[in-house]
Amino acid sequence: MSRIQRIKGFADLFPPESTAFTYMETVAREVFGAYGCQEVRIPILERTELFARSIGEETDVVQKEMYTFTDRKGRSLTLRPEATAGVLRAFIEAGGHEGVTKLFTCGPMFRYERPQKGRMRQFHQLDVEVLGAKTPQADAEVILMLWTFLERLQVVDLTLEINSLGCPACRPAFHAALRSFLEGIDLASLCEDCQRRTTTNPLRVLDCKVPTCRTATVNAPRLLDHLCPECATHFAQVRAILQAAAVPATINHRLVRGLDYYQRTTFEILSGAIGAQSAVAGGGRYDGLVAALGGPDVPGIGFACGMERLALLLPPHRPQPMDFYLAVLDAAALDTALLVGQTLRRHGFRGETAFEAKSPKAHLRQANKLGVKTCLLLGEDEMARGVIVVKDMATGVQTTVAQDDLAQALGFRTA
RNA sequence: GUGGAUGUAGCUCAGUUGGUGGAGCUCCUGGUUGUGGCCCAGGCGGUCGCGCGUUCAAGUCGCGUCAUCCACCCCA
Repeated sequence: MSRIQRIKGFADLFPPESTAFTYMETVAREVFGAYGCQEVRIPILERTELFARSIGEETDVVQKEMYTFTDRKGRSLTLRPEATAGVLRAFIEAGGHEGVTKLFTCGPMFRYERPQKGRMRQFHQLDVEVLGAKTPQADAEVILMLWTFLERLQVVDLTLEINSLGCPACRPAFHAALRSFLEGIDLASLCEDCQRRTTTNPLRVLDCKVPTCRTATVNAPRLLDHLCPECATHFAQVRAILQAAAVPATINHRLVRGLDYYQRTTFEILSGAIGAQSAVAGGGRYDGLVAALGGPDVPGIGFACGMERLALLLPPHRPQPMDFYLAVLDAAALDTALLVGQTLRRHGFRGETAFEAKSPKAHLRQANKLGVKTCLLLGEDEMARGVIVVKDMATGVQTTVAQDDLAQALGFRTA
């Protein structure tokens, strides 16, 4: 029969990768929980319009990267390409919008792109959204939360870049300044994409990595020079808090990010050690987005962290060996072995019992491979006497104990 | 969507100017009658990604195709 293989860009995770994912989620719950985040679990399928309206019709994500299809009733549905839109939709639907709400979620996201290192079509994000807080302290806390999480995972050599995109009050003026600057330069000095962007989305010209575009725009106006007084103060306060908390943030004037909903503070965490897809986490403030999705006019700020990329940076995690392996030397002992294993696990031991009778040599090789502390041997002799052989794999010392006393005997060994 | 590289045993990879496919690791058995690691011996295991072509002969050359990886792009 022909084999059915997994589809492009979708990964099967086995240990140690799957273990790493569980570990990241555990630490995330601990750290984000310590800041008051509540975990939410939301659908991975939403109405397409949710993403079109939040992420932006003109973005690459919406235009060419979404898994969109019509269901049996002809509705357009989309596998979520990011988490924020769904979390906000859930927040709005749940009601109770007073005060500050801090939400955490994690799970798979889907984007139809060519896979490469650190980029899958199904990938996973850890996501935090803080709704109802507009002060710079909220921005700073969100960034600190993320930074603390990464420190806790012992991930090293990360850089934090921040910028401010301004707000609806001051961004038009910047746009105008940028537009007139772009009109003043030679179009031919820009790449094809940027030539188009000068009219469709001038901001993204700043974000282009093509060297010629970089040199052509060295003297482009800077967002930070065009902030309104409120935005400038807000940004200055965020920076001051980060500095006081000893979090090294560098300003990247070209950090504009690819989702339309961001305003004011934006940030990215980068690593030079994971290939071209260097952004490990990213986020920013999105005041106005909740209202744009039909909810109350509450401000928001959040971030997403890519788990595949983070996993590439995690220090190796060696699995904890089991406590015992129960070797069965005689087929007549298989049932007893299984029940002995059950008893041991009730006493808190971790281990496996053999499903087939084999030679002591074969079993001990297995026990050795598993790296267990203790190998138990059960054969014809032991069955007849109601005992079991306990072998310490490190010392090679063997003792014989009554089956009924086994848990207690092992307790002393592992104490 | 574009470009480059790579597809040979379960895994990592050799395979010379075309001439009946190898190594290491893994796995199994044995080296003690019921005792592991190290070592030794033997064994299991391959449609050489797939198809077409060139040739007396293709893992090796050509074309096509599929898959994977990396990069562009985009972003977490």
